[in-house]
Amino acid sequence: MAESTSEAERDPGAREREATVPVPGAAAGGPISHAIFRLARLHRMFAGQLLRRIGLHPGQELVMMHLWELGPQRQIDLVRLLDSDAATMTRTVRRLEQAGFVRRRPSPTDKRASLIEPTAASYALRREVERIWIQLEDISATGFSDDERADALAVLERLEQNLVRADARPPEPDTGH
Amino acid sequence: MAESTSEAERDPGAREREATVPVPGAAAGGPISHAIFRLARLHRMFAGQLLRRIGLHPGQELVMMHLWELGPQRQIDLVRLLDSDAATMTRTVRRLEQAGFVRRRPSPTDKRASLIEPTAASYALRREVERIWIQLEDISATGFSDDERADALAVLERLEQNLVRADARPPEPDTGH
DNA sequence: AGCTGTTTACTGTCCAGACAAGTAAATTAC
DNA sequence: GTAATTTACTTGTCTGGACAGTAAACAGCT
Repeated sequence: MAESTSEAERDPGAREREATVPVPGAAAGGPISHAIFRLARLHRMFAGQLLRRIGLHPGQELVMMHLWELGPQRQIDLVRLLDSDAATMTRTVRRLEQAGFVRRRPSPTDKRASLIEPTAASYALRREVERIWIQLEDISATGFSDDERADALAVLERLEQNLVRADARPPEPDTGH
Repeated sequence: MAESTSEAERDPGAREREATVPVPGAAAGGPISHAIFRLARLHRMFAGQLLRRIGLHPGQELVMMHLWELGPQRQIDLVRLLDSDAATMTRTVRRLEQAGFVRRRPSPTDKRASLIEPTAASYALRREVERIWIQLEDISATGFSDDERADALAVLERLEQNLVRADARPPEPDTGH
């Protein structure tokens, strides 16, 4: 069943390597899931390349955008806004703080919490970040009409909602066995 | 311009927190990009929850699926198949090796390379992994007709292709200014 | 009051993924 | 046959992300 074992070395690199999916069918698994996986990695990498020029990493720009938009927030608020994780937010905020983009101020009403606020220096980045997101959007949706953009967004959100719902629902005790 | 500065502490937690997008418009950035970001994280988390029961982490199952499907491969082949990164593949393969799911065998024709092959033990996972991917696919595309699945896939691949093309193209010396 | 349970934040420990830099083998150029 | 280049792989370092566990402050309750 593994008769193609030695093929990999007999013919290194002379394969077709068309675009991204040289595999006919079986190893592709769920095609939609696989597409989500690849799209996400590409998208993230692309965002990373754009963001690194201004000293941010993917994910950090979302925190900053919410802070610029909404003003000082507790970490837990940012976590909920971004659907993120408390541990991740602790480290992200610390790195943003070390980079000089946010400042922590103890909450006057809750000794557990601190308020995260953007620094004056950070506002110099705001236009750049917004420009990058517009660029990302334009590149992602190159060649899409307005209708197709709306359609794409609807598809993405529908997929997301399916996962949100399934996530809320516990892993289903047993399929019946 | 930051008149809503003190609002966050005056009213902690009493905000609406509807579903995932409480933000009206501005902080949402590119809606499609943002949707990709959230969908990807959710999808990954979901896959992680399913995979952890069988001792795999997201990403590893893709390596295994290709190995099961195609037989022994060099790392560079896996990198290209998955559109991945050589450094990441080195570590992923090492972890899979430590977990007992793959084995390395020096390539008989190239002293730089080794061939990665699935162990007999790994085949016990194959059905489970395939079941998980079917489950992931079903959950993601719950309520989608066949046409809608095809449409969703087309949208995802079109977005991906746009990013692939833009990535190949250098960052464009200057926008003209 | 005191006790209990929740909320907020943090740390440690995993993992993938990206980038940079380096090594050794193979290939190509001369 | 030697030098330069390319290829395959590795390691170091940084990041986000997820899970588990901790400590402190808070809130509700008897």
